[in-house]
Amino acid sequence: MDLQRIKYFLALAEQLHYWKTAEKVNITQSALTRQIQSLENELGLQLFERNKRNVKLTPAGKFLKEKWEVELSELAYIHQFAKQIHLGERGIITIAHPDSISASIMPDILAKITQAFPQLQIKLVQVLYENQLDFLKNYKIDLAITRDITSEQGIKSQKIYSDHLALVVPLAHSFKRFEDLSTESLKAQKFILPTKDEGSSYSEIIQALFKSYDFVPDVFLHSEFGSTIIALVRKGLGIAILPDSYMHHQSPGLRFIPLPFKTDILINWRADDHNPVLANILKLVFDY
Amino acid sequence: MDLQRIKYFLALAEQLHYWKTAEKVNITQSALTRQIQSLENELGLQLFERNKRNVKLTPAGKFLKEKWEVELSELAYIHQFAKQIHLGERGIITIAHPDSISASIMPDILAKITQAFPQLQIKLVQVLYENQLDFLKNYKIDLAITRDITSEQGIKSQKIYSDHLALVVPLAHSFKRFEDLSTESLKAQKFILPTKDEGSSYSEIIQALFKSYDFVPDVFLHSEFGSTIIALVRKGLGIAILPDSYMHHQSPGLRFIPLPFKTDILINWRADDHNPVLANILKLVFDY
DNA sequence: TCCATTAATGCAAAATACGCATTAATAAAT
DNA sequence: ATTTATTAATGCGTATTTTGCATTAATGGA
Repeated sequence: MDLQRIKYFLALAEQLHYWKTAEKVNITQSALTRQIQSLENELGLQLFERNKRNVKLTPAGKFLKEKWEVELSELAYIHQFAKQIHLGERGIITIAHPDSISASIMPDILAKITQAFPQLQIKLVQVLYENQLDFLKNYKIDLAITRDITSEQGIKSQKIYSDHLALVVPLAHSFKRFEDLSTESLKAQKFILPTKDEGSSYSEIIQALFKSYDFVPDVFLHSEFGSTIIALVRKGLGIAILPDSYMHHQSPGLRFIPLPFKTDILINWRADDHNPVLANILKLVFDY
Repeated sequence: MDLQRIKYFLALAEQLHYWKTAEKVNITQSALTRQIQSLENELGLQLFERNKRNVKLTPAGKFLKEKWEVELSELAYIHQFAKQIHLGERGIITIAHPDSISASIMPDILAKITQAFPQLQIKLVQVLYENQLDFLKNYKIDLAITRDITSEQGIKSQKIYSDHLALVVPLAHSFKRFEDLSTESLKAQKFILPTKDEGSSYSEIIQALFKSYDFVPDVFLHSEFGSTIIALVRKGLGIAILPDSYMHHQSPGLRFIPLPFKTDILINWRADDHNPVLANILKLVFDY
């Protein structure tokens, strides 16, 4: 059944006049007549009662007019919706990101996305470092924002930001400025560090930092969660090294001493992901 | 847009394989390819991601598959429903009938209708005698069951039943049998009669009855409502003449004395009413 | 009775859909 | 690396469907 026929029917059901209706829908009266006839044949029921002079809806026709009107609007709405999905203006995208940037660049990125595509649904999830790529490959997430460079096949990456590492100490601590740091004074500190992940580029940078001062740190606790680390430092249990993105979190009682080491933030996605939503988001984020 | 195309799409979205799908829907693979292509063109979006080896739904395609499946079932249901209306198995019909038969033939008729067409909705209304034909002509009711013969143009009638008139008296009344009636004894009675409607065939029969006894009755009250009349008779305010259909009402304390006068019950409908529901009901009622 | 209006129909042209055969691309097998 | 099997796309001629034009038939109103 052709929807065009239903549209013709609805027009005629409104006008109840073949000539006027035919003109309105831009076909000839004979074409309209035959469209209605074949629609009636196809349905196996009569839509109009008509003599050579008058046109009137049958009860079944009246019923179909009401129902089909609703149905056509619904189909139009579905089409509209699908088009938005096609253009990447609508849909769901799941993003994993490290806690560290949840108060720095994430709000900016999210603001940009929701402004450009207000219909988009974004799902933010926290995923352990080690699971990120697996989740990405297994379609559990669509985007992973990481501090690690990956060379995994089928995953594409792009650097979108980089921030400095910072030494995080309580306000009362003797370290006030970068110049206060020395191999001797550092040796005396207890450190709280991110989970040591072999081969993780983020860990490597921290290791490089310690190597530059030529000492092995006294690490008494590892945690993957920055907010946990910060709480521990505030309690005076030790000092930490974190990306200075954490400065954007509200963290009274702490001092961030910037260090001359940078850590990159990368965005990762499936190379074969053709979801238009993804393309739009990537475009936005690259411009960032 | 042709619904057949959507059906092809849904089949392909299920199988994700052109050859198998083409076979399943009984067209060749080339035809299927082109149907999908033209559907995509028409919609202005891509439904499948495909290379020469694999077929996969795009996000928009996945969305449309889900939605269109629902929509097609809905359309099929609507078609089904419309067909029932066409066959007169479904719909609403409004019937006006006199109070007198609400306990006699109406229950039989209604039982017959609902048994034959369980999907049918019947609306029973009480309409004043004088308004019945107007309501019928103005599409406020579809069927009028009356005791009056009408010669109105555009209205068709058919006699479906006839019942006797009966004299209605309190049990204690001196009239016990038809033989107790005489001109003398009748003259002494106070009568409660239906509203005298000039030209009404029902009234005429009652007038004929009185004429046969050659006297003019002492009528102290007219009412159009049989149940009112019965209540008044029971209270001893007078005696009445009613169709013996009222015997079927539960009316303790009353005696019905059948009279040798008959009153017809007719069913009336618009001559130009082609509602299939009506045709079905008429067929049933005529067989009654 | 005649006239104006209006839906249906015959026919040819245009548009569309279809099937057959072939092509091009790609994954799996050797 | 090469071959083979599989599979979606495409060119082309044919069949089907739809359309417009002109005409017809029916009907209500003057």
